[in-house]
Amino acid sequence: MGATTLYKAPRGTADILPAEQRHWHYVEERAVALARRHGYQRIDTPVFEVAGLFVRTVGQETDIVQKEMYTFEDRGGEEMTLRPEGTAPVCRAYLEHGMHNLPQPVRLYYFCPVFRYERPQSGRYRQHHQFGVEALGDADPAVDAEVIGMAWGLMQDLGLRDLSLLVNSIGDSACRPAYLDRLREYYAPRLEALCPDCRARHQRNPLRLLDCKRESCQPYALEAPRSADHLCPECQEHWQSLLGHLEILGIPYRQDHRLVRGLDYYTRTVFEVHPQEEGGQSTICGGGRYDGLIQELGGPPTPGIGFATGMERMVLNLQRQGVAVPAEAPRPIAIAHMGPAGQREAIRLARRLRSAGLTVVVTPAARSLKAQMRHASAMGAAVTLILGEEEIRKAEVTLRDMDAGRQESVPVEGLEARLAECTPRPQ
RNA sequence: GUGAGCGUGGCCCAGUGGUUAAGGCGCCUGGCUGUGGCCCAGGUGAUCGAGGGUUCGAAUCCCUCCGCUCACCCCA
Repeated sequence: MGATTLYKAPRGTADILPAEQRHWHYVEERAVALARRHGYQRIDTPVFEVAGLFVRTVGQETDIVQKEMYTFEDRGGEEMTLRPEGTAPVCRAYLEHGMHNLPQPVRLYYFCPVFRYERPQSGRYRQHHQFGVEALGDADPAVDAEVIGMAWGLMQDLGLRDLSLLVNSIGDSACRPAYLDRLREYYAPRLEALCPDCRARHQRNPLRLLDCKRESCQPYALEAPRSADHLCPECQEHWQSLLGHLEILGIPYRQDHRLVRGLDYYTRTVFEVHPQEEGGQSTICGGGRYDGLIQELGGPPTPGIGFATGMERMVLNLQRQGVAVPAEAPRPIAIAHMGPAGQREAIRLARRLRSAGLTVVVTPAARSLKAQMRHASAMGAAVTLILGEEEIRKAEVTLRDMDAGRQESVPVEGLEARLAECTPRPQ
C-alpha cells in the first residue's frame, strides 16, 4: 500500500474482505436468530438523521455530541448527522409511525453502521457496525431481564468465553438529582487529589467521576456513595425485582456501582458486557433503560430498554479466542475445458448446473489443461468437470474427484443428480 | 484533542551510507501435445510513504508533512 494507491479507505473505516466474511455472517446469523426467538422484529432506519435528534437525546454534555458527530449541512440548508448510535432513531421511528398503537412492548432489533469521529485504535473505528435490540412501551423489570438475558445469551450462542456482565441502577429523575448532590458533596473535599478531568467534571457531570480509569482516582470512586443505595422507592423496587429475575434466569451478573454510561438518556438499569482481561476498547455490549427518551422527543411518556453490541468487537473476540466458525461458501464445482467448442459447452453446462442450485466456476480460458486444473485446485473445487473434444463427441464429461484424485466418464444427461451425490462439503 | 512506535513489490520481511534493493508467500508459465494439490525451473511485480536537506554517494543520517498501529479520552 504505497503511494501507488491513489485512494484508501478513510481513516477509521475498514473493508470487510471475503476472508473475514465468515465471521461476520456467523455473528449476524446468530444475532438475528436470537432476536427472532425472542419475538423481536427487524427495523432499519436511515443512515443520517436531523442533527437535533441526537443532540437532544444523547445529551449536549456528552462526548458524542460535543466532538464525535459527523454533522453536515445538506443542500437544503438542514443540519444532518450520520447516526452516532442506534437507539434515538428507533425511538423516533416508534413515534413517527404510531407504534404505541401496537401491542406493547414493541420489540425491535437492528443491524446498522454507526459513525463517530474518534481516533481509531484496536476495536474502535469511525464507522463501525452495531447489532441492537429495543423493547419499547413496558416498564416492567421482567423486560429489563429479558433484554439483559438476550445480551448474555448472544455471547453464549457465539461461543465467547470469559466475559463478565456488569449491572447497575442509576435511578431516575425523581432520585438522581439528590444522589448527584450527595456525590458532589462527597467529592468536594477531595478535589485536590483528583485528576484534572475529574475536577472539571465535578459540577457538570459528577456521575462520570465514578468510571475514571486513573489509578489515582480509583480509591475515591470505590468509596463513593452508591447510586443503588440512594434510589427512590420506585427505582429501588424496580432494581430489586430485576436482580430477582436475573437470579431466576441464572444469569451471572456482577453489580458494579461505578458503571454509569456515556449517554444522558439512561435511567435506572444500565449494563455492559466485557472480556475479563481489561485493556484497550473492551466493552462488547452496552445498554440500559431510557424511560424519558420518547417523551423528550415530544411523545407520550413511554418506557424503553435496549442494548447495542459492536460487530467488530465480537468478531475480534471470536478471533482472539479462536472460536471455530462455519465456512462461508460451499466448495465449487470447477469446469475445465479445451478448445472453442469446449468453452462454449462449459459455459452452457455451468448455467445449467447453477440453475439446479450448484456452485459452479468455469476455469479461465486460454490456459493449458494443467493450468486450469491448478486453478481449480487453488479455488478449492471439490469436483472438476473436464470438457474436451472427446467428451463433447460422446455427450459426456470427465468427472474428477479432487480429493480422491479419481475420475470417470459420465453422461451429461442427468449430471445434476450425479453431482448432488458428491455433495461438496465445506472447507 | 494528547502521547508513543512504525512506514521496503498484493502479503511477510532482509538490508542501518557505497556496484543493477536480497529472500519467503502469492500470482502466472513450463517440466513434450488433455489433468491439480508435493517437487524443480523460470517469469510477473518496489519511483525503498512524500517532499526537502547533509554527503562524492542514502532505503539507510537530519527536518517537515502524510499515513498506519497502539494507548489516553470515551464508547460498540
